[in-house]
Amino acid sequence: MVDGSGGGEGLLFLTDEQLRKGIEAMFFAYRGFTADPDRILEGMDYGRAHHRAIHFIHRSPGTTVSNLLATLGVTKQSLNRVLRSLIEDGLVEQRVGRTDKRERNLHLTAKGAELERALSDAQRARMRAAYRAAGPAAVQGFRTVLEAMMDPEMRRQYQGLRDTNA
Amino acid sequence: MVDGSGGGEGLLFLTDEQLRKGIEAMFFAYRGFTADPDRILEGMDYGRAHHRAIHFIHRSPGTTVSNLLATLGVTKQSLNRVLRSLIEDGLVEQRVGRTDKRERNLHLTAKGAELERALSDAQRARMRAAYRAAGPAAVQGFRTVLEAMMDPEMRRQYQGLRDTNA
DNA sequence: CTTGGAAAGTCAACAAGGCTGACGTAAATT
DNA sequence: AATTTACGTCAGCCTTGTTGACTTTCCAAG
Repeated sequence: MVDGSGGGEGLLFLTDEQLRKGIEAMFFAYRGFTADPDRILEGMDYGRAHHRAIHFIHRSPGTTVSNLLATLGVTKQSLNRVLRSLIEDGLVEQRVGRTDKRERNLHLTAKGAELERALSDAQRARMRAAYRAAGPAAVQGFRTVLEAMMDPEMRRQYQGLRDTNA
Repeated sequence: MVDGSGGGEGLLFLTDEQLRKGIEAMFFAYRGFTADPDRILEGMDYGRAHHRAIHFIHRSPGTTVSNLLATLGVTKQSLNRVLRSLIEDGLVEQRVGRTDKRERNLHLTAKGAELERALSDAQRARMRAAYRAAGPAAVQGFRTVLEAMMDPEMRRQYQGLRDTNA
């Protein structure tokens, strides 16, 4: 008994060693996860922050700046720097809110959608390969554990798309 | 058939929508994954880079600077900045290699081990909660998918601890 | 024994992308 | 009319990554 949990046989997957493996798996896998988009972005004037903004605007067209702020978990100033360049370069369009004119509804332009597609194609290709190699049962478990690992607020962001006020 | 794969019934988990969910799960879960250690580090003079160094020195006591460089995937200059502060503050100790005197074997001091424990306790607690909530089968799948997602070189880092030349 | 290369350390300069604090404006709400 | 909300922006700071250049120490091969 290396593990101090003292639990029954079914708890062997909760040993410190198993947990350490899980932690390192997250670390190394996240590197792979971001590698392909990063490769596309490098050279262009953009980085991972731009990718994230583009991703979530694509996911929730018409979302507001506040919504995006909550989803990304960064400050207004930080997001603004990124958003400004995307708007200047004609990848993102902002439209004055129709019900609340203080809001800015964000949309990808054709050009923005094109970059989004390139980025997500690359990222999905890796994801698809991993899913295919692991099989449907593993994928189910993968999603279950990741969801359990999120902060409750993030879990809500993940589950519901309640910011589609396009 | 929303999915264009045209495959059999067993491939429904490979739809773009499923893949998008997986991508966002990674994004949100990684935030949770780093949140607790980040909270401990903030206020101290250290950041996530210090955490990573401490983690891998703990995992492979006596590892060399080159090994650490390969594991972390950063430049020598970047690691050195981090390592220097950890050594100055007495968290990490470097011993001249006994077989190859050019090498520096890295070890945590008692003080370093103490911080390591605080950080990994926090991170493991979240991991343990997620594992427990998801169950052993899900954990198995989680690890399988993450491993499939890594770059081959990182997978080797993950699987073998071949740098324990303490 | 000399010499080439490897391991490590360091200086300088720069960039991305976080952060705080302070302020301004327009529009909604009270 | 006053307050609050949504957004934008200026200025400055920090961490952590990058390149490039150079040094010291040491191993190993000629």
